[in-house]
Formats: sequence, structure tokens, C-alpha cells
Amino acid sequence: MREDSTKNRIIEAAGPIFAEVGYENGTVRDICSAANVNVASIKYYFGDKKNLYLETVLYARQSRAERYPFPGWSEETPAEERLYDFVSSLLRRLTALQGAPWQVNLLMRELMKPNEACRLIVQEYFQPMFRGLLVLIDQLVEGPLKEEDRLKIGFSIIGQCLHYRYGTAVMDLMVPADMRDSFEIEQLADHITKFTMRGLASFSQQEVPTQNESE
Amino acid sequence: MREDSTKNRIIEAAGPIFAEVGYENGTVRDICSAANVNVASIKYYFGDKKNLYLETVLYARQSRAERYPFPGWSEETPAEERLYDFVSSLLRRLTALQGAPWQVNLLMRELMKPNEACRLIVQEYFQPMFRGLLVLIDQLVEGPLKEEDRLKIGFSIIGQCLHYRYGTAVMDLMVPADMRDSFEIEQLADHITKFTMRGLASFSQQEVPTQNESE
DNA sequence: AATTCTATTAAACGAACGTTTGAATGGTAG
DNA sequence: CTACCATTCAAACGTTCGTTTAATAGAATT
Repeated sequence: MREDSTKNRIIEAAGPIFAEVGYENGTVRDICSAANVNVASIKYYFGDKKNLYLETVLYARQSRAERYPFPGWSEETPAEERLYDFVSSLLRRLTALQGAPWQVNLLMRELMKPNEACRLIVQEYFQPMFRGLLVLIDQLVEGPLKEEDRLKIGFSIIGQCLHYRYGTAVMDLMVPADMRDSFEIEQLADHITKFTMRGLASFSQQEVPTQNESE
Repeated sequence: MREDSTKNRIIEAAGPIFAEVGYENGTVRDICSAANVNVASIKYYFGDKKNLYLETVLYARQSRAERYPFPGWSEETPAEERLYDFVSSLLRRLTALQGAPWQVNLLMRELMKPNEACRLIVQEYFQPMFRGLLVLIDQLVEGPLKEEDRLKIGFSIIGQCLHYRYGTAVMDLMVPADMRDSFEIEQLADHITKFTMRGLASFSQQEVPTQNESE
């Protein structure tokens, strides 16, 4: 799979192009030109452009999952440290503020299309991460959580992280150039961790509702 | 401007189309068909398609700023209530979880393009909101804040909100259907407000660095 | 050696797109 | 009535796109 076959060369050429300009703006001629293959190779190896795109997204997902695995903690790792590791890993995956590899850009592009078939693929990419986060949240909060609160807390955490990818326009506008040093991944992870640890405190002594008093 | 002129009819037809399928997938023929005008009208009124798109984005920005203005508070409004109002207004602007008017979708689409000229327009749309949020943060935190922390806190807040728009794929996947009732705007705003109020506590008794010990 | 399969190529096809043309329409002013 | 102007229209233009064809060369197989 890591070989220099023609099929792989096409995918590796298509990836950055699709990631940068999107599916409809990435022409097969550009891709084939970048891969040094004939345009007919698309039909020969992938059937059509749509399927080339699909295989490219699959390839991106797989290559991405192999890098930056979420850390495996030892038993006595403090919960706050785990949260920091999680946040910084996620930020690193998104490589906030700087050029991300095309795999990330492509997956992010897919994540925001509401009605595509590729969505399931992206969900496979995010769901395990999110489930891991939910487990982590349980460890951070003393006492049981309402399921909806677990989810909302999870969304609060990954929302803070993802914003450094989605909101680049806002970021670039609001953060002066001489302050970029304070927005490196370590410092962002530090902020989000502290902010979140405090935010979680609201739920630590929360009453868990009995089964009778449902809203 | 609110008249039923041909030009306006074209923009109002182009808006939902561009918002749903994007610039390159929205054809002038579809737009003109929806507006019941001839295709040549595009050139006649807008010059070309690119300019039609630009005017449509401008129109969306203007119509959107008029609705859902951020609330003006009285002097004695508690800071936490102001935060709740801000968050719920923002969420309402984004109309999380349900179909948003095309103006929002179009502006969101623009917000994520990193290299477009339209970006300045979107920044005009978001910058005042963000500046207002920074002022609010100052009121919520006792004592002075480092500028970078003000920004990070601001990003934490709008990150939590925007995620309910960007991350619809994750949301739809993780939130079971019978739990959607707990994800209405009021409850989301409630969660984010509480979560944020706690998170802000980390900064309330913070030491403000003297001018000498810069970074 | 003859045949078959795999891979690649130049060239063209048909469709869809943004754009443009040139005429027709209808109201208004001279 | 005539001339003028803004507006609308059907039709076509030129380009680009994804796709397909038919031919070719080499390797593998019989």
C-alpha cells in the first residue's frame, strides 16, 4: 500500500488538490498532470472522479489515524494530565494556526458537508476520539453525570479545540502578529485544560436525578 | 432595496442556492430559473457571476446584522445574565441544530474560506460581535486580564457556540434522537454559560504581570 | 511463436457551464 | 410619429470538464 504504484501516485496527487480547492474545483486533468499519468488512468483505476475522491478520503483517514494516536495512560496518571494530553493531541492533529497536511484539510472539508455519503467515513474518524473523551470526562467529574451533560461537556471541549481550525479567519483578524507566540499548541492546550477543569467543577457535586422526576 | 425589482429577485434566488451548494455548484441557469429571469440578466445587472455572488454575500451580511441584534443591557444587569444573553443570541444567530436561513449558511460558508476576498466582509460581520464579547469578559473577571488570555477566553466561548454549527455531523451522530429535547438553544446557552462562568474563575485572582517581566 | 492480459497513450466526445450577441419589447420624451 | 432608452429574450458561442474510445507496447501465459 505504501508502494509507488500508479494508483497510489494518483491518490497522493489528488489528496493535496482536493484538500486545497475542494472536490468540484479539483480537475482530473490537474490531478493527472501532477501525478504524471494520463487522464484515462482515472477511469482505469477508479472508475470515475467521484470514486477517486472517495478513495482519497479513505486513504486520508487511514494515514491520519496512524499518526498522532491518542496517548495511552498509565493507571496513576492524574485526570487533569490526561485532559491536557487529550487536548494537545487533538490540537496537534488539527495543527492549529499553521499549515496542516492535506489529509487533515480533506477530512475537515468532509466533516462540514451535511449531506454527503463520505460523512460516515469522517464519523468513523471522530467517533472513537469522542468516545474516549467521554470516558475521560467521567474520570474528571466526581459522581455520575447525566448523559446529556456528558455530551455537552464533550462538545464544549472539542468545540474549543476545533475552533482553532474552523475559525482561522477570526483568529488571524483578532490575534496581533506579535502575540502569536502565546498561541502555540502547548499554550492553547494549557488554557483549554485549565478553563475546562474549572468548568467541570459545576458538575462535580451535581445531584443525579431520580427516575421519577424526569423533567 | 426591499422592492421587488428584478435585481433583488435575482439576489433572493441566488442566496439560498449559493448557500446550499456553494459558489461553483450554483449555476446561473438554476438561479435565473428560480428567479424567473433570463440568463442574460446576470450580465446586465451584475456583470458576471462572481460579482453576483459578491453582492449576494453583501446582501446576506446586511440582512443578518439587522435581525438578532445583540442585546443592550441596563447598568444593573448581572454579568452572568449578560453572558447568557450573549451566548443565546449567538446560538440563535446560528440557529443551531435546525435549518438556518440562507444568509447564515452563506456567511458561514465564507467564513471558512481562507483565501477569499469576501473574508473581509465576514470579518466585518464577526469583529464587532467579538469585540463586544471581550468587553463582557472584562466585566466577568475581577481584575485585569492579560490580553492573550482575553482572546483565548473569547475563543473558548465562541468555539463552544460555533461548534453547534460546524460540528453538526458529530452532533447528529452522538446525540440520540430522544435526547434532542435537551439540546435546544436555551439549554445549550445554559450549559455554556455555566461552564464558562466556572472556567473564568481561574482568571479572577490572576496576577497581572508587571511591565518588566514581559513573557 | 502465438495469444492474452495489463497498462498507458493521444485524441476526441458530449454535456454543462459562463458568457455574449443581436433582436424584440415596451414605456417615455421630443 | 419618431427617436431613444432601459429591459428582456431566445439563441448561440467558446471553453472546460468528466468521460470514453481505439490503438499501442510490453509482459505474462499458453
